Amino acid sequence: MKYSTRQRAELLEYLKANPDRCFSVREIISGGGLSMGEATVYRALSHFVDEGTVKKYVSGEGGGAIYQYVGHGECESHFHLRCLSCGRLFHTECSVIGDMVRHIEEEHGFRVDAVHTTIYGVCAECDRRSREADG
Amino acid sequence: MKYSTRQRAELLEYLKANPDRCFSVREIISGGGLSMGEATVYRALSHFVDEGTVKKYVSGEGGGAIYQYVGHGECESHFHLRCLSCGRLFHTECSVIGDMVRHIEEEHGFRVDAVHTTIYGVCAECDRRSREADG
DNA sequence: ATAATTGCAAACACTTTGCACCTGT
DNA sequence: ACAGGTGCAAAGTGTTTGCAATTAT
Repeated sequence: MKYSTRQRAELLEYLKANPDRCFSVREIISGGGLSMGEATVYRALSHFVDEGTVKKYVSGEGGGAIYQYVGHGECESHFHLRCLSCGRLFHTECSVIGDMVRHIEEEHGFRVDAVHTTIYGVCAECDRRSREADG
Repeated sequence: MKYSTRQRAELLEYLKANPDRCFSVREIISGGGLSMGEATVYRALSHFVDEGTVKKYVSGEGGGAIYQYVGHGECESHFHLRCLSCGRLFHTECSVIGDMVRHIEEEHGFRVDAVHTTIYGVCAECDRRSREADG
């Protein structure tokens, strides 16, 4: 059903090397010295996204989508915090968040989909940096 | 600084008439009998988004962005739950969510940005409907 | 008067697709 | 051998922009 090709392997390895970072298609093509056509990058990425190996974000600003290696499946159970400043993604396994999810389901009658939800904000590091800059 | 024009008034009124719904630019142009150019729709929308009167979503699928009337400012303090099935948006003022935000800030060192965060899931109504369908 | 807004069409950026060729199994 | 993948260039989307004419203040 699915062949494992040089191109896909290279691409996945490239993403996997920086599990903290997100990459736009442009970055993948120009940044990582991959030898594969643009269309192939798109096809491979959507392939990985379907598989659940890679997560795709469509952040409000800046035109294109960004992709990030997340490994398999295990991201279904926890929440993701994305820093609006540095763009890093934090995988958060937290009972308080779990409690909130349960509360929303039981009290508000809304079944939360953790996979499709990302909590946005500013991480400690960026927060400190901006405080120092502002004074 | 800002003129109030017939076009913007019409557009805002159109969105305001269905505060529960989201509209794509296509829907706005073809659906609501507005007489204004496409570019003007885009410009007006991004104007309203900057003002905070309208919220813009870029959901993973289906190409374009969708827009929804949210009124002014008051959405900064509460969370939004969006139903992945019917697309409705629920404004949720909830202490448990507030507690979670505080927890994330204090324990995880991550300052949550409620305005930019949307919790995705399935609302009670759609959940019931799909249960009935599945059996 | 003058600064902002409109409309159109052209320009853009990102993504998808058709088709012939190539590759993994 | 054959299903699936690749590359290129062309075609699609959705969105933005240049510019002259128009409108709100």
